[in-house]
Amino acid sequence: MRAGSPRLLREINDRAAIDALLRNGPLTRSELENLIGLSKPATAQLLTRLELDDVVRRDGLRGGGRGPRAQLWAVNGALAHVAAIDLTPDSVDIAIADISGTTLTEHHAPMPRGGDVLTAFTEAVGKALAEAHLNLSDLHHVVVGSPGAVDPATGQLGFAPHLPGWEGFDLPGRLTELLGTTVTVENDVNLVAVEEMIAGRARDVRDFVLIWPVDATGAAVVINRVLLRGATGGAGEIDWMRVPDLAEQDTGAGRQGDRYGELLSSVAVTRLAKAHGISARNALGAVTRALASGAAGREFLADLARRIASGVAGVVSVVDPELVLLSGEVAQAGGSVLCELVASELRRLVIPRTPVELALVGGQAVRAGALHSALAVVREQVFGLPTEDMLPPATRSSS
Amino acid sequence: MRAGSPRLLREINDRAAIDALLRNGPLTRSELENLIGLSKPATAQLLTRLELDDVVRRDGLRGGGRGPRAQLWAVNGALAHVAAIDLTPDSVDIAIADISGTTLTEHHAPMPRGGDVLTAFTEAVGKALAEAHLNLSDLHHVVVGSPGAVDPATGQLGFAPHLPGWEGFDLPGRLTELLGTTVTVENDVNLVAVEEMIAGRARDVRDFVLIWPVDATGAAVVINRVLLRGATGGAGEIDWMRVPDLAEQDTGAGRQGDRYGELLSSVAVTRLAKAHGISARNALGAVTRALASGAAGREFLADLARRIASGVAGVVSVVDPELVLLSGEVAQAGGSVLCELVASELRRLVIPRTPVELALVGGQAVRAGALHSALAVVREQVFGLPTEDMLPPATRSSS
DNA sequence: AAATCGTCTGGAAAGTTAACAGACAGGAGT
DNA sequence: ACTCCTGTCTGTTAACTTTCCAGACGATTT
Repeated sequence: MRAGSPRLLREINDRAAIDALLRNGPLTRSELENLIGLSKPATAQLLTRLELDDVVRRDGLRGGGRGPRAQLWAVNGALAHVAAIDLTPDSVDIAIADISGTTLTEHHAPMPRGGDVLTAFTEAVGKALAEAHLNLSDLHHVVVGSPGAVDPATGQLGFAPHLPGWEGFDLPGRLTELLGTTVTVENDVNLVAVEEMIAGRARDVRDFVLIWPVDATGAAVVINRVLLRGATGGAGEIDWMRVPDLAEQDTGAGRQGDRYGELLSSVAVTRLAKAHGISARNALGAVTRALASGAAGREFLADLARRIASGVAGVVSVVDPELVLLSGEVAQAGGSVLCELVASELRRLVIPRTPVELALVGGQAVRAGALHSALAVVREQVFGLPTEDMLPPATRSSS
Repeated sequence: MRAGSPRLLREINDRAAIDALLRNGPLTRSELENLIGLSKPATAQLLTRLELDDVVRRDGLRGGGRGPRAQLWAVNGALAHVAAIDLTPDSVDIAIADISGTTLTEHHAPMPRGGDVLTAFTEAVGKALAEAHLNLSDLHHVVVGSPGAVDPATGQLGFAPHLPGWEGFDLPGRLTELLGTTVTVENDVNLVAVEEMIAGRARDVRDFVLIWPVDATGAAVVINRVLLRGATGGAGEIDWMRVPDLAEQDTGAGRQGDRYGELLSSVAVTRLAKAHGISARNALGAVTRALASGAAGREFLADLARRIASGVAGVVSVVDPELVLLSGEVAQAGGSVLCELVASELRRLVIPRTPVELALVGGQAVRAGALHSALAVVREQVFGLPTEDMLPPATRSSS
């Protein structure tokens, strides 16, 4: 802990003002006064100083009340730009935004299966930038949301079997080289959790866990409103956790249990459905069909809930969160029925009465989370704002 | 985020100075200057002001070098006092310290089995205070380390079967009434983790997990150097986690697995030892004997390590810590042999190569951890120091 | 003689309170 | 209906307070 001279006060107050402007949109000077607690002359001087530095700009006038129209002030978005990218096996979904958070362009592009994905990726970014009339050099940070996890030690993407062509090298490093800006790669489930924290069910929750069951089973762990990544980027990778099969229908798991992700793979879930007399092509179909059928469907869902709950129980025993969110295609399909079943099974397994809810955000949750993450990075770089929330892992240089 | 006037600077600088004095013992003014970065006159004025407020006091002179002897300054310990108490089924171990951290008294007293424990507790605290020539009113905060966990909603002690007489009421609330000071009750394993973080193996580790296997199986989870307690105080209560029995010797666990604490209960471990041809009265004996015997002992220890590792794997899958520490009587008895076995079994279960080490602190780790926790509380109360580390759970009022 | 301690003086940086000129809406008076 | 006054709000300027800094100076010890 270090002391400071009056200069420190400037920094603190500037940051407070920028923070308030970013959070609450354009403000008049007197509104800003109330938010940050400075006096009228100090706030006015602060604004003119920041305007000279191109940090804030005038943004219209506000009339309506008595007295003269008040000048509105906003953060100058053109100071820096970011890209947020949702990377899936088949496509990239890109958003370009400025530092104030307004999205300038959205761009969607298919990715070649097995082809030169890196080139396709770079070209897609280039197109998106062109649409926004920007160059690569205007980009200050890029966050890519993808399945799997990047090992902070090597930069290699792991846990991502569906993304061939992206594995085996220092991914953030290579992308940083290609784009000429710092690039971080973040697990997609983690980004969904970030978005739930900002605009979803977890807005007022300090500690929660977001579970993405079935298929690429994973979890995001948020503690103190900070994403937990873990020493090797593997926090929440419960896919590999060995759990007992708690389903009543025995589909052949041994005494030594099974990988959680194995029990919840699409194949295993389909097999479980079949044992209950429900045949479907994949897990999503099984769940949808089960909801439509009667008692047998109900029994299958209960068994599925038991399997899901076994892993959730492990997470709850370790972190005892305020809330468990279920997300992902299958969980959404299962709806509140499946959610309730998981909740009641969970109550049989652990002592805390942790509520289980369905995640809220849909659509482009990954990209939205990546955008907020990228904004957090540039806002820390440019303004020194301590946005510890949702920061992506330490930016790797391509050394 | 709010802005501040020059007055804020005072606060920041005062706190920085107090923090530096607390951490680095008595300092001369020029040493303090270098630590906090203030100029000579400002530091001198700061010290005389704090001296007038009785916050710091002169503490001897430092000679030896050239020039006049420099005045040494220290935080005035008499400002506030704390008690740290290690509560076990049979006894209480009390330490009284002042806010500067110097221990004034240590007091040990037996607790009546089944008798009026609260009265015995209060009397023991009174005696300890008398030895330090203090009254109850001099005590600003008390931290009690005990088995089990306090539910933050009700204040009731749970998970603590060995502590009859302490359950069924708002424990911190009652103790607060009895002592007339705020009292917090903290899980003992958590306090050991705090101590490992300050003086043990976890000094430079941000995220780690301390596992206390066998008997009252529990874990402490530290994330970002902050103890994780969980929404209901149940974080780390892996005793209740359902895991498959990974031991090669089948002692009868079903397909649906077992409670982790059940697999590692003294009885179960003794039974496992017997299956390997090692007979002993309890788990501790089994482990000690196994270390002395040959191949069979080795096999038993490997099976025990498999059981231990199954739970550790769950924790590692969820939080992916930098380090796993093994603590507790049995783990200590198992020594590096058991530790190595757990480490290698763990590597077969999870992807991260998390190192497993034996915990370092012994002796009065719980009390020491409680002391640091209590100091953190009063230092925040009195000086406003933001010691987010190791703070005990929100202090409950007895309303 | 050299270095160091403690104190003193003048000044720079940041913010606060108070006062004032101008702008605008709304109501009172004609 | 029109004018004019009043109250409120904006933005600026001036005087003062708080806090810290740089440098100088005498005193003290090796």
